[in-house]
Amino acid sequence: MTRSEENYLKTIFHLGGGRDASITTNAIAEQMETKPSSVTDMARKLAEKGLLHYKKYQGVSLTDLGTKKALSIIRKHRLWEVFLVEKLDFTWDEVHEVAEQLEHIKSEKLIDKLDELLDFPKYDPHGDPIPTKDGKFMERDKKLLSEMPISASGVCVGVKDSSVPFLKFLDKNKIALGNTIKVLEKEDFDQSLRIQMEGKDFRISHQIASNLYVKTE
Amino acid sequence: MTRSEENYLKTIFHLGGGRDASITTNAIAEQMETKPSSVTDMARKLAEKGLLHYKKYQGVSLTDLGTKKALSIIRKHRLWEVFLVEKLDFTWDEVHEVAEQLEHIKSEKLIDKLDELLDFPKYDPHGDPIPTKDGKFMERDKKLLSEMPISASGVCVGVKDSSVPFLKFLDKNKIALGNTIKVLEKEDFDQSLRIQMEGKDFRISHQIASNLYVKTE
DNA sequence: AATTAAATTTAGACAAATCTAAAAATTGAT
DNA sequence: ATCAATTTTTAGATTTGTCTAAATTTAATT
Repeated sequence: MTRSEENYLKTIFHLGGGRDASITTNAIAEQMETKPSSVTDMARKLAEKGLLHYKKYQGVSLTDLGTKKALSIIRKHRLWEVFLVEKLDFTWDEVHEVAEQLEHIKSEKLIDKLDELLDFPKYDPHGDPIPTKDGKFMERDKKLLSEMPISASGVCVGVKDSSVPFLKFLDKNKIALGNTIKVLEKEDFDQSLRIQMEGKDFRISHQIASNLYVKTE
Repeated sequence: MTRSEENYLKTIFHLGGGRDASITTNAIAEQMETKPSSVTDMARKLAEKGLLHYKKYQGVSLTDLGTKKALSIIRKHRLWEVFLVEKLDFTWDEVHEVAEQLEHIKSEKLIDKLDELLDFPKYDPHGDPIPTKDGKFMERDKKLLSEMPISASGVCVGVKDSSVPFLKFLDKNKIALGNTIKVLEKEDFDQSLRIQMEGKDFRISHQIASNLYVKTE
C-alpha cells in the first residue's frame, strides 16, 4: 500500500466509513484538502483492491479488509504519539504532524516492540483508544466536562477538539491528561465553569469545557 | 527534499563523493539498483538545486550543501539504528531496512530528542560513527582483526561487510560489538585464526577476520 | 590517429497521484 | 414531476521519478 492509499483509508475511517455508512467524495476531499476528482480516482483504485465498497455517485465505505488496514494505521499513529510524549517529551500539540509521517513506516516487528517499550498503552496522549494488533479497541466511558453536574469530579482523559491552538492553550494552562477536576460552580449567564484542578481554582469558558473529556468512574 | 533526492545524496556520499572525487553515473546506478539514465536526470535536478557539482559526462560530486544534507540523513539513519538495537532489541541484521525508512522522517526536534534519549551515542550498531548535528564525525581508530599480530587483543567495534548474511552469522556465533577478542594463533595454511572471546576459544576463517574491525587502544 | 568498446546522455514513454474544466447524475424545492 | 443547484465523474493535462532504445561522447587499443 502506498502512503497515499493509507491516508485515504485512515480518513474514511475517521469520517465514519466503517459499517456501511456511505461517505461522500466531497467529504473526503474536504478533509484531505484535495479535489473531489482526485478522490474519485482513488476510490476506484481502492475498490479494485478490495479495500472499499464503491458505486459511482453512491459514496464509499470500508470493506472488512479496508477497516483492518485503517485500524492498523491508526494503531501505529497513536503508538507513535505515545512514544513522542512519553519518551521524547513532546507536547500534545507537537505530536500529530510527526506521527503522520511515522505511521507509514513498514515493519511489524517495529510496532510490536514499540508497543512493548511503551508498556502496551491503551490510550494515546489525546485520550483516544489505541487499537490492538487484531483491530479491537474500546472507546472509553467518558463525558464532556460541560455536561458534568456541580460538585461532581473526574479525571481528564481526552479532548474533543485536537487542533493545535486548543492543545497549546491547554498546555499553557497546565491542563493535562490525568488531572483530577471537580466542578465547583456553573455560571448560568455564560455557562462558564469554576473548577478545582490540582489544588487550584480556575474559571474556564464553556468553549473549553465542551472540548474536554472527563472520566467519572 | 524528496525521499528520492535524499537517497541519491546519501548514496553519492557513501561512494566517496565528498571533496571533489567525481562519482560516475554508472556507479550510482549500480549502487541504487536503478538505470544510468535515471541517475543523469536526477543529477541535473540536484545540480540545479545546488546540491551537486555536475558536468555532462564528467560525473558528480557533492557541494558543501549537498554534503551537509547527506550527513544529516546519515546521522538520522545511524541514530535510528541505535534506537532499534538499544531500545527495541533489534539484531544487527534487522536494523538497516527499517532505518532506511525512518531516516526520511522530517522533524528536527524528533532527532534531537532521540539523540538525547540514546545518550548521545558516537557510533551505530555496526561501529560506524554518527555525525553530529553540525556534520562532524570521527572515524574510529580501528584495524581489521585479520591484521592483528598474535597475542594482541582488542575490542570488537565494527564490521566491514554489513550484509545481512554476515551479520546473521555473527549473531549466531555470539560475536557482538564490545566483545574483547585476543588472537591466539594464526594458521599459515588458510590464514584462519584461533581467538579467545568472552572466555571461549574459537576458530574463525580469514573471510570473517577480514571483515571485523577491532580497536586496539 | 583511427577505430572500437564502454559509458553517458537524449528522446520519448509510462505509472502514480494530482489538477482543471466540462459533462453527467443526483438531490431537493417548488 | 420538473428544473435548478449541487455533487460527482470524466477527459485531458501536469509533475515526479522511472524506464527503454537510440544517439552521443569518452576511453582504450592498436
